[in-house]
Amino acid sequence: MKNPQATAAFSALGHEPRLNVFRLIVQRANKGVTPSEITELLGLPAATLSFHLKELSHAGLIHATRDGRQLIYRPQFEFVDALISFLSENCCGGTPCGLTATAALPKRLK
Amino acid sequence: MKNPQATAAFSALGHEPRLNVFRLIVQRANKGVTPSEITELLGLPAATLSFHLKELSHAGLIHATRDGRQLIYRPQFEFVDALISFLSENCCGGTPCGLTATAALPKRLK
DNA sequence: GTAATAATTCTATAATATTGGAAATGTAAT
DNA sequence: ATTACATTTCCAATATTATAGAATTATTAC
Repeated sequence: MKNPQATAAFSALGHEPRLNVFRLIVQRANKGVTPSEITELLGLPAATLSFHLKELSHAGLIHATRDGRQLIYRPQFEFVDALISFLSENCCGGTPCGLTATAALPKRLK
Repeated sequence: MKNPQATAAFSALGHEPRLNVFRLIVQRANKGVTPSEITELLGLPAATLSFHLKELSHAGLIHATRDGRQLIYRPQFEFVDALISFLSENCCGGTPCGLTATAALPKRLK
């Protein structure tokens, strides 16, 4: 993960309605969730929601598949994991310091 | 962690120079790092750097202690951990799905 | 092929954040 | 107390991002 990529992702998450959208998508990762459902649940105007979904998609945090005339959004977990790791990369100069998140992470989060 | 708090933190990280500042602080978490050093290393004007440090502090991501006339910045790891957890909270509706980051996290990251 | 539904793109406006020079504050040394 | 140094605050110009109505595209049903 490079800085500009991470920046875009954090920036996408750094907005209240959009973070709500993302978390909803994470929480319904199994079935996936459509824009109509999100509109219903969060009450955002369609155009506004679409704008935010595009932001999250472009950042790499979610992706959509089409089912008929609906789009189904799901999280892009590999990317989210990479993003989290990026944050604590080289923490404490690599020296174990009891605070190195990466040291404690299981393989799928490294 | 509540949504507005998380939003503020992600927003703080969603900016290239500021993310660089934060990562530098994480990497030097042991000794801590002063604004002068950051200026030296990243080449930001003092006023600009100060603005970004304030953003990161207000968001709860870092904190400073004073040593003589220098300030020493360090990460606020407990907060960072909480922030990371927040992202995947209630992932997949709580159902184990092989993608639930929280399920795999060690206690200090829960 | 016409109508209906789902979602997106277009667009202008409004709101918010970033930048950095100059001035101010806090701390320490002489 | 005067000087020097570290950092912050002030401020106004600039740049970036969000909002949502209207128009458009994509897909399906009749």
